[in-house]
Amino acid sequence: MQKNTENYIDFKDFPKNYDYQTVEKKISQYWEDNKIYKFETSDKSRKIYSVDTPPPYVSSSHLHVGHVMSYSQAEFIIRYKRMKGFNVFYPMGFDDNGLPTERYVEKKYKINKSKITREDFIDLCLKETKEGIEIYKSLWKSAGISADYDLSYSTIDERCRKTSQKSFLDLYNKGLIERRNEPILWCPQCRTSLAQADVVLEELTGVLYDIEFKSMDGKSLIISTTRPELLGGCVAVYANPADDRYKFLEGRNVKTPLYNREVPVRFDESVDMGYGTGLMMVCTWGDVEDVKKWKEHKLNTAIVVDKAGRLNALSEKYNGLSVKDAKKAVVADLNELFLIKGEKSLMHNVGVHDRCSTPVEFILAEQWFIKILDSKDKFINAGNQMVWHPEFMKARYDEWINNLKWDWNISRQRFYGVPFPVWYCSECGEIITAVESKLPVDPVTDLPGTNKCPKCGGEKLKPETDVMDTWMTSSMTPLINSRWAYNDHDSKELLNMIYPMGLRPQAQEIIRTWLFYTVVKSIYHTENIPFKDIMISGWGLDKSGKKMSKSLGNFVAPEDIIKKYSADALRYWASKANLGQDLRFNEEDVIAGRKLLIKIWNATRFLITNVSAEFNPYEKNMTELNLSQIDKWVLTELENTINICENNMESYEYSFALRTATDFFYNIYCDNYLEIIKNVFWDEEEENADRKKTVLNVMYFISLNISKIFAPFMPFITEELYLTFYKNFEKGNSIHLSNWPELKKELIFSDSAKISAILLNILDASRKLRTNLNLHQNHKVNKILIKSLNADYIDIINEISGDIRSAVRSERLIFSDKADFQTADADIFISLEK
RNA sequence: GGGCGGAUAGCUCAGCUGGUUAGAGCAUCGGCUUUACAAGCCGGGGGUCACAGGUUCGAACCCUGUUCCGCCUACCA
Repeated sequence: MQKNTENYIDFKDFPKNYDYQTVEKKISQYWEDNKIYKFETSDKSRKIYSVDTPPPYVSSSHLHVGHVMSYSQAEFIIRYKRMKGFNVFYPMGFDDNGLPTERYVEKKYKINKSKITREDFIDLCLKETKEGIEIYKSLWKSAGISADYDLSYSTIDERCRKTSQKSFLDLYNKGLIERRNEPILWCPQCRTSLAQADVVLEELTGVLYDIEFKSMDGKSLIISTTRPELLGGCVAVYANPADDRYKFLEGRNVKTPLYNREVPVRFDESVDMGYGTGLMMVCTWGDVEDVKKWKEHKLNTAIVVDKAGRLNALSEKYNGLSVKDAKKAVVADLNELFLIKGEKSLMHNVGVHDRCSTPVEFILAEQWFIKILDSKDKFINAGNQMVWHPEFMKARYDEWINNLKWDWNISRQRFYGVPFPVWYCSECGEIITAVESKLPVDPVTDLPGTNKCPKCGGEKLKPETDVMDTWMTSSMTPLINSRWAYNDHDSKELLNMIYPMGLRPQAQEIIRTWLFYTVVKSIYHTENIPFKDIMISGWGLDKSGKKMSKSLGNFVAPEDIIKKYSADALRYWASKANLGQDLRFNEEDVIAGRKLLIKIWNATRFLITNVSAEFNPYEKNMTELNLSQIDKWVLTELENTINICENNMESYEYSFALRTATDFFYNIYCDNYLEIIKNVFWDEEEENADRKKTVLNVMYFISLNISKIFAPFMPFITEELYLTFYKNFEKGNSIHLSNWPELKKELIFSDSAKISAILLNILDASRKLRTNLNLHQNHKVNKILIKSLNADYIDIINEISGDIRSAVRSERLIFSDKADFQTADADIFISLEK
């Protein structure tokens, strides 16, 4: 066998300590230089495994170990697939357009969008984005994330803008996008409209006020509300049609307090007779229920809250006050007039903007909507066609769709996002869209293909200045990656190759957004599901079980952990949570990972330093070797381990796989097999040479295969061992491109369990005896005495007496009734004689 | 309000479709150092499996109810 001189080191000088800091840097560079994780576009022989990698918000927060955890978990599977022979398409994306980035920039520079020009703001965002990407890239690389970084994209780059805009045009042409003027969810803090998915319910303590309205003839009518500040926008009072108390109000008006405005009384079954007095006020608009009644019953429109979250002139003396201040003022005034008849505090759910926690309001504005309410069935059906890991996460997807109440509003009144490819005619309002071949466009600086309105011939065209919801782009990731927006031959071919994608790994909190919207887009654009398998990871929690976040101060930086304990050790921690399960961060678990690395290093070093220059692991097949029972046992256990690990990896149960492999490695291989056979290497006699050779072959076979199983989890150390040692005997430039161990049925010896149990019971008992006798485990004894009450065992013990003597470090083995120490098998007794 | 996940040793967690005496790592205690590894090895102690019922020859596991933790979801103003 030809030695690879470049990587060859004298095996006897193999380093005693594993210097992970140096090795990980070196290996990382090696992968990059040799393009180990490159997706081979032209390779038609291998099956493709494509991954729709989550693009994290580059600027929203720094990554913590929880992020590394979820990326690693997906990566375990991806690396496994690569070793199973798939041509892996694994891009790295960076999500940097939209509100998360804008919020980050606003906070960092202490500005808001009204205090800076659009151009300067976008420049700042682009600058932060660029810096963020570099930081993220270097962290992902140091964590061993095996993406093909040549396939990277950023959601503000040209391809993503083009894809988002094409998506808009396609949906517009299909009639799935509409411009509508209707009440929309609005964040007064960010001064933009929102979609339902951007609003989360927060449980807040509020006060429920009983306020006195008056009937036209002066009767007192008590209405309970949590939002007295909206009184100026009250357009109706509602009661339940079955409520006898208020039948007399039918067809009449009532007077609102403070304003003395007349509003009609209406009836609707949705009003709960038991709540408060059974009377309810409806404003335009205080909540979803108000919007619903306003729509259904065509109520008057009396908008009182402006885009900044302040009351307007309609609220008379409260004009200009913020919603919060107005509430105080209104309550004070009502109190002065003795119009508050009661108040009690209550916990209620308030919709707040998920990026800034500001309570949302309703605003009337013209916006672009993607129609989704009509197609709920299609989306549910798509969910059923995908395989969910873990399965229970699918319920969240179904629940979200079933509860959707609004079409998807994709307009945002912001700066830093993908622009709409749209202009409007100032004369007649006609909508003019961009020509597809010109995409991406910015209507603020670019002109549409025409100078005149095609409808009225008007020459004044004004650009749409809103930008798209950030999810408008993120939802395109499978189609961004497969170059759906491009019509050239290569792009079309790529689309056919990698779409639908094989895997979507992601976090649980974005099922309602990223996952759902991606399904929407894929169904609408391609009538296909976007990916086949979905992997939902849990959260990284702090030591006490709280979700890790920068604001809580319980943030553990992955860089620090990697520096201190190595990336492999951090990934080991990440492997401990099953899919979908949250995982507490314990430094002890990382330390356990480092311990495993050191053990792997030393166990392999034991093999390496005993190998001679002529060593050739493939001189004979394993089955042609003169295997002892203990060799057969360890090989059988290895094959069983390979089998279990493979099954686990196939079903995304990476955690079980690594645990199984680790158990085998520690208990079977290191603590027993190596301990039993190691004295072969202490004996320099000629007659031992054959046995030594066999043992080395077994060790090589096991070490290599277990390293391959470890490789997806601990890619650095396994690669280092591969390049410095295994590569001298194997083909291929990386363990990560080598084949996953193939199950060899001929190495499963059916009776090895029974035979080895006898040996291990004897070894176990002898270890206990040695401890009792304060005898060193390796100290050679003169003889071991064995008594067996089971006659069947005698032959077996005779057959494996060599293994037994080797295991218990005894010169001789003698059957004797004097043996009095019972083993775990009640039929076998042993004694040791010095 | 509805739903999902979890509760097992001091800590972090395994425990598959029910089957001897419930496991691992860490921690703890005792012992062992020229022969891969002291960042090691060998051995020991430690559990009313959240609680209460039920099904069964047999329950950590299945069923019913309860408590606590986390999450998703929800128009009672």
